[in-house]
Amino acid sequence: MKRVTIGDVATHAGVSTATVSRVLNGGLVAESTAARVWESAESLGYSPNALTKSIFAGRSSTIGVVIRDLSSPFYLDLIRGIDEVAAANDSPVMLANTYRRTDREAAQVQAMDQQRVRGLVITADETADNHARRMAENGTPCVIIARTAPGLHSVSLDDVAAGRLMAAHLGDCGRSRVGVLSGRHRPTQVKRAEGLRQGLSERGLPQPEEVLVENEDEVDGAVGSLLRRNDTVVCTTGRLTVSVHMALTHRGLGIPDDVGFLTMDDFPWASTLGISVVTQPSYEMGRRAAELIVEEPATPARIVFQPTLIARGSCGSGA
Amino acid sequence: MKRVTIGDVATHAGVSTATVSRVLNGGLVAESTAARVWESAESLGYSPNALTKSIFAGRSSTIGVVIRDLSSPFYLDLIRGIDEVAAANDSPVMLANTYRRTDREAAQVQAMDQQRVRGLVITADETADNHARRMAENGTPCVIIARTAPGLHSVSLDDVAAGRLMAAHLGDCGRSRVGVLSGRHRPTQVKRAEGLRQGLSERGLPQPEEVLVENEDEVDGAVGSLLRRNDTVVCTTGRLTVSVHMALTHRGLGIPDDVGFLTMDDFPWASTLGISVVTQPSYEMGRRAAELIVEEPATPARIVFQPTLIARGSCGSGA
DNA sequence: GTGAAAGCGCTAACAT
DNA sequence: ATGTTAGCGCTTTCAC
Repeated sequence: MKRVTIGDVATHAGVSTATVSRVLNGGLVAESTAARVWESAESLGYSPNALTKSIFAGRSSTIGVVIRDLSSPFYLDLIRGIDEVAAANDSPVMLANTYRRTDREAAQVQAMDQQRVRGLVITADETADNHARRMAENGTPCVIIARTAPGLHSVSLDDVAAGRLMAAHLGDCGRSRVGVLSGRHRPTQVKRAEGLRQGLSERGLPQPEEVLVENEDEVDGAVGSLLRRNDTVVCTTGRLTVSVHMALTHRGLGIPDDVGFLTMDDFPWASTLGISVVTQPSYEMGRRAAELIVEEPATPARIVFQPTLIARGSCGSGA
Repeated sequence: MKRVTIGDVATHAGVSTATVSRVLNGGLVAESTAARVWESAESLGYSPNALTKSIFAGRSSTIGVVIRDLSSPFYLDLIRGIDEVAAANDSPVMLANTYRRTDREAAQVQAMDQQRVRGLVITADETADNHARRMAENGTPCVIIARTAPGLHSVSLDDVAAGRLMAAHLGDCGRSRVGVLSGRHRPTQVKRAEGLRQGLSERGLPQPEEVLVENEDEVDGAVGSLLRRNDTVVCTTGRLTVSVHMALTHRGLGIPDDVGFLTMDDFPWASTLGISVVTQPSYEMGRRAAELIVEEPATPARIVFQPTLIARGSCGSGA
């Protein structure tokens, strides 16, 4: 039950703890000694204590990731990108899901700080920013996703461009009566809607009708009201794709014949369902975020990625 | 840049480090002293070092979770259950995704061991068992999901019952020519197929035709061959649901009129698509797994959960 | 090439 | 009620 320590290995191999440490970390040791030490470590089942190691370095080698919603494909790919870079740098990744609960976000960021993570990638709203900024001031590189925040690195999407991409596609498909559904108060979605408006107006198309929802319960009603005056529904967040789609099909509407549908972020069932989307290069965004942590640039970086359209016919044919 | 330590706080407050420690951890301290210490801690921006705390306790308070596939809804709900119990016990959760790569599974388990996690929940195949068993012997409670393993706790589904549930539903819907698609070598899926065979034979229905696949590329071909002699396709793993469904619809087959479809594990789009599934109580399973870690029962526990059928019409009407 | 010893930030007896 | 002291497991000078 008592853990095997470096001291036990030292005794077993008949050397000092310093020597064992050197062997384990590749210092200057005689071949024969090293062999003996490895053997002892092996036979005693020694497993180095990463905690004590970190206490020395002042911080651990772990990269922390605080995610608002693990069930979102966007975040899943983002994480994959982070994992990839972390693995290449021998950094374990500590992932925490906050389930979109603001209080948990702040708490998780603090927990990560207390774990003395090497760096932190956060997707959270403004509440956690203060904690993150303090961490950054203490020398822990923090990368915020999908937003910018003073003093923190940021990796985000060109949201206005995403909106314009949507407008362009709608224009190509001859859709002009557009209803937009967005989450309330979310800066990214505000910008996407803004880009959409810009794009539509540049094409001489009427401005879209916009409705904001707080959570999924409100989607069905919101979609219903949009349908009164529009033939196309645009959703500015992948999170609500399922609900919006359901609101449409429940009404017996066919896509794209009865109503056009366009949303954000690709997902596994999209191709089966023939849903067109504007996607973010989430995997690459994750990689870049992790790289910022590894590279520790001196000044806050602001990295912006470009969106892509995947047309699958849910707005009709892009003649 | 230099981190604020308990010593700094002590100096600032004019007390000893012991007193600060007591204040922070709720020992016996005079009101006035405590107030002064809190104030100092606050003004210096002190953040306790969880690493050094753990080194003392011998292990950290973190619960480790190694997941083979974060993109699976089953695992997502499992994690939610774990998170819930962990949060209630003030345990941070360290999540690692292995992307179904066996080498990463073993590596991640070892990494968790080195982080001296309080306990470990694993979904991995046999390769990682040795490491986990060693951890268990060293006093770290390990819970394995969806399998049993000597010396480890286990939380799993009654897979045979799941198969029988499928058989019962197929029987109710009058489906008798059943083709089964399973992942190769996976014990859970073998048992589900076995339950299916039992259930069908008890109902006097013909035995199903079974085909095994290694990965997603093979699904389309496998489904094609099943369709030659069957009017219903059963999938024993939620992981392949998308691929199988696509293989069906790509052929222009209507569900359930041209072909019946039944699969494992519920997912967000299932209700929209009208796909019937047999589900596991994944959230509860996660809770139970985390509870085992918190409670540390002396002998390995073997917890088995029962599956449920959600009929949505993809096998026809359950007359 | 190897060991002795100091110390990382913190906690827990043991004094006072 | 508070300070002193001795470690926890490990790394890292600094001698030998």
